[in-house]
Amino acid sequence: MVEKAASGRRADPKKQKLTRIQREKRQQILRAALDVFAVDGLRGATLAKIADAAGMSKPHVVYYFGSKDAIYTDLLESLLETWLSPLRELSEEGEPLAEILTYVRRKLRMSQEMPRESKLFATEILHGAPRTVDQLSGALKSLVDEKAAVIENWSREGKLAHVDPHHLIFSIWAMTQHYADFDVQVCAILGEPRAERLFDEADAYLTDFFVRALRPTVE
Amino acid sequence: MVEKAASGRRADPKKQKLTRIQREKRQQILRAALDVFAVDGLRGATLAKIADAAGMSKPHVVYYFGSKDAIYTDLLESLLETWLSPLRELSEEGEPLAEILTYVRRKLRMSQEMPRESKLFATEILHGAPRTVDQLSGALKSLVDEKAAVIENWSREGKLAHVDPHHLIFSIWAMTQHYADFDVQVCAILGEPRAERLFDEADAYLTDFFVRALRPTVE
DNA sequence: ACATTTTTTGACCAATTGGACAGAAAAATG
DNA sequence: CATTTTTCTGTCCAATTGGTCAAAAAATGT
Repeated sequence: MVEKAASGRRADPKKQKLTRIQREKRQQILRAALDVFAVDGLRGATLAKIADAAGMSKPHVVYYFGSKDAIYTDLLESLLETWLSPLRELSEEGEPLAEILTYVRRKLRMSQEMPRESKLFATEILHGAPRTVDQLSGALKSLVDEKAAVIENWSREGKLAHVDPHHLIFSIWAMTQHYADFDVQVCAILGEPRAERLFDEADAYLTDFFVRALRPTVE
Repeated sequence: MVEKAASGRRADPKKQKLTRIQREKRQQILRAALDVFAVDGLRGATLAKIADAAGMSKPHVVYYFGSKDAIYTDLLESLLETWLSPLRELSEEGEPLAEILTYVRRKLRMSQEMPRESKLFATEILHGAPRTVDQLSGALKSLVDEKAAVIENWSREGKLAHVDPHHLIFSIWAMTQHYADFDVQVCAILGEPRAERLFDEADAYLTDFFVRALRPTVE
């Protein structure tokens, strides 16, 4: 009687084996879920809303993901990679200041083009990152440490002002993501006309700002 | 039959008239609620949790505030004032760079000492600030515009580097609040030993950083 | 001491919601 | 076609939870 966790009862992956239709549906759900989660948060979002946004029934969503939490987690995991890619591209080979400015600009663009993702991530961290802590102190820390070392070298060689590289990276994250995460506030303060050029203004400002802060002091 | 909104049925204020015990109880609830909201968010927090944290029964907190939402709103409103006070103290009279550095430091301290408040506020804005938009584009905008004008003047007089004052203020907010709001991430990356000195490091870094970025360029 | 108002709670309720289930529809398989 | 597997949905359920209510307990006023 206790027919159990049969393989047929759910379209869960575990391993790669996903048919085309499965991949599509999952994608469809994730897209819809991102919309909902970004606005309402994990707790505020409901399966019904997600199902509705994805244009399918509630049990259908459960069929593909098993639970609301699973969708959220999935979304978050696939996000982290994208989120870090700009930093990954920071290259030791390039011209120091230019490399950093490029990084800033890439990060800003990402905020501009993926505000929902940014908010999702921010909310998660803000609430203690229960499902992400491991990755933060694992993969993320490694990457940051590595790039921090590069920046540190540049500083030492006098190609860049002396700044704590870790905190520099925090600054870049803080300032760029601020425009996506707190857009409501920023727009409220800048007012209508300026709010439209928001990201152009931000770009100009940040470039200028970081140049000033990082250009090595002439001796 | 329709006996209604009798005055005796709730300890709501409307106007100042609050007895000592009422003020105390409300305060007690607000303190507990801040703990809960900061961790779980509005949606995730439950009346039961709040009541429990405040050491009283659920109907009791409803008696004093009427609804969960009311507590949240109250908390948020009383917060905004505190939150802006550092900016308010930025004085046209003082020495420009020093004034700004003081502001940065005050803001950072606030993040350090009131991380729950910071997170509460951040979460609210992040989710569209439904109950705060008016204040943002009203009182907040006015204050920011006023101080931005002061900074603008300093720049024009050559006492400060040329930067967009609004964006400068955003930077300060972003960087200082980052340490409170995303502390989990920051600590995960810095690792144990450094995480303890977090705010000292941040202070040193930010001071240095803003000096570099804002010191007027010698001609 | 008594009446009245305020404070406090246990018991209860209705709405929401995550998700289980059984079975229909559709696809794949033989 | 028959059968088996996968996809999909209507229906239902149990748990959670915001909030009500009636009445007890304190406090306050006279």
